[in-house]
Amino acid sequence: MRRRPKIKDIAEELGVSPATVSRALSDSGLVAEPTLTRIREAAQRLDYRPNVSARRLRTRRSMAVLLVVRDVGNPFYLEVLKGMEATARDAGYSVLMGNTEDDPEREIEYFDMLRDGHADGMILMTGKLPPAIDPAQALPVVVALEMIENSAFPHVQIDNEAAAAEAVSHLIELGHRRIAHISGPVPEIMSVRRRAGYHRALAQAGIGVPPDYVQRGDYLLNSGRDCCDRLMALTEPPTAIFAANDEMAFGVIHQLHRLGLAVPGDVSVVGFDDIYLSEAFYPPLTTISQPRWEIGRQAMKLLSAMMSGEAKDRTPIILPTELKLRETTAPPKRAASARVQANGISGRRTVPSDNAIKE
Amino acid sequence: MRRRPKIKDIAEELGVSPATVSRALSDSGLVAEPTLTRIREAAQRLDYRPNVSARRLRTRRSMAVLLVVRDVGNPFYLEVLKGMEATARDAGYSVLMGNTEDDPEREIEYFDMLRDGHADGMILMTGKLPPAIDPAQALPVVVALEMIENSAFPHVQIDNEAAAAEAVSHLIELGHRRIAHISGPVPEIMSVRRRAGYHRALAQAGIGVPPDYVQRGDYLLNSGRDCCDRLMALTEPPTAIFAANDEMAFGVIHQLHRLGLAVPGDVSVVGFDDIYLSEAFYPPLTTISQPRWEIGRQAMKLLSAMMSGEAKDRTPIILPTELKLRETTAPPKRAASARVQANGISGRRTVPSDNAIKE
DNA sequence: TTGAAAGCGTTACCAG
DNA sequence: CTGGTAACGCTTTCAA
Repeated sequence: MRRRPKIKDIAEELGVSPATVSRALSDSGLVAEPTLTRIREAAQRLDYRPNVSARRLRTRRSMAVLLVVRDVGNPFYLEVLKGMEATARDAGYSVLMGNTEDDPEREIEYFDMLRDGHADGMILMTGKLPPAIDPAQALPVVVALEMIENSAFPHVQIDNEAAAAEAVSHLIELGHRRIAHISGPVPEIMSVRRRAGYHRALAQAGIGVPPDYVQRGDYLLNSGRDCCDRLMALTEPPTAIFAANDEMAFGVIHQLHRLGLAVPGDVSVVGFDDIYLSEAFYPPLTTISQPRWEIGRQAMKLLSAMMSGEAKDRTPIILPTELKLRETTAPPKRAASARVQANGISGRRTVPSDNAIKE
Repeated sequence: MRRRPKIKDIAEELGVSPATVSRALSDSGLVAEPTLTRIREAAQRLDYRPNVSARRLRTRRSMAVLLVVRDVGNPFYLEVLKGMEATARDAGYSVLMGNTEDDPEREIEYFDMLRDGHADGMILMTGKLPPAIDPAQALPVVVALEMIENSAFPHVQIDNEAAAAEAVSHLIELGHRRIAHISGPVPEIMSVRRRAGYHRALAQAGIGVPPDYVQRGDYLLNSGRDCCDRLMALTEPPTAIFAANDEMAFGVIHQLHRLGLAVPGDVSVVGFDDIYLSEAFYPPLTTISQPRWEIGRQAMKLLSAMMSGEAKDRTPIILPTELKLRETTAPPKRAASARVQANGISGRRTVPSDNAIKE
């Protein structure tokens, strides 16, 4: 049982200097041919492996990147992380995972890890910066998926507002006029954007929005369910619901089923994100698909460039989304009013004349 | 803009030795009170942060663990990883992610990373070892979820066979006799175990299994769909299907719907794993639930102990599973009418026959 | 093209 | 309890 060989061992064995061994092993192209091969063979034979800590200390680079998400348990990140991992790997970086649980303290810790040399760069997939962090710092940091306003970090993202508008426009084109929205936890920026897209599409079509038609969720299943309940209890329940993410959309669909309502027969539903298996749901969910793998790849590419000291272009990279037409959307029922009566929660049936009617 | 302070800077500023500073900062309890506070304050004031690479080189520990899965993109791992991450974090370890894509080469790379000091320990969630790896090595490695036979590594897992048997027994108790199985990619060990549980439960009940009743899948959605097709095309199609994982179960349910069959009205379905949102499916999936977070926690605890050089008990840790009774299982059709009556109010266990979806 | 030697920033040993 | 100092294993000037 021998001790792990180091460069010095190879050097002594071959009667060359450690410097030469180091050079030979790092393909610096500075070692002449007879020596080069001998060193390589010796390294192979001795089963030499460089000590990463020593190398890191000397080169002051860790060749690692830190990927920080707000919740590792959320499947939404999977494809993104996968794209990042593959790209990092190709560039020779190993991947450290960070999980903030939406705790600013923990986010600070990850910034500290970056400073401390645990990683050479970081990709942030969290929505905002703790106050303690100066957003203007020129750190090797890329923001993906989310947005951190007024920060100097480059962003890789989608146009949430436009995508949301597209989803809602689809419902409008199908003939829906009573379209509700279940938003994310506004005023979080992404939620605000998606909600803005909802409003924009309706405004452009000249369709009014009763205030109760926008319910605030939290991106989780149960909030979809609860918001759905509130929506369907309205005197004029919507014929279509645009949920700010797929998980809430599932909650909605689930609850509609419980209420004895068919999807999309009675109510159409559109989600956002196109998460794993959303295609496998019954019915398959119509939703906005993000190019997640590509977002991951581009973010990592960008970070790679920054870590190599290349010029970083501040302008955000906006990747295209796609509306996946599946089976939870259909034209509204013509006999809708009859159903509303049958549903009748409150006795009064006033139709708000300034709302919900196309001019 | 100053250079990052190092221990020596603090030492000089205070007129003490670097050794003392190091001791003070690492809570060794070897520094007396006047000095201790002074050093801490100075460190604070100078915003000192230790250089991890130097520390690692010197201590020969990385304080990092490596988590290796076969596919980071699989949501199945999420809770497990989360449990590991939290536990690692509590113990002061950072988390490196490894992704093998079922490539033995890559698995070797991760073993190399371990040897090279990227991490102090590794948790393997892959099913088998590349031939190049000696399974008898006394490495700080824990196997979780999967099984690596004849290896010296401790395991944290569930009893796949017993759990599968429980799932199938449930179907038998409901009155099913024609029970099919969609297995994973046998002869992979986990798939074999689950299949064995299926056979055991049926054998114990004295129920025979036509050879066509066991179809080999690959744990993916589409294979569930395809196997379902083959199963339902048999002259005597099953009245219940036990899929070796949830994803295939979803494929099955989806396909049954397409075939115009109700779940569980016409065919009962049971899955395995209880993945994220499987509760949100419609109908909610009856499945075997693994204590994933706990598996993660225990595996990391075990690894922690091994990394601290504590005695490692070879005996596998077997964690309990739970059969989650949800809404995809019911008595076979013959007895269906009785059930509907008994079920009374909550007769929502059947799928609405709104095949209008398929236009 | 190669070698000698100086660090990289810590920690740990050995004295005092 | 504290200080001096030698590693840890590697890369990278600077000379030859």
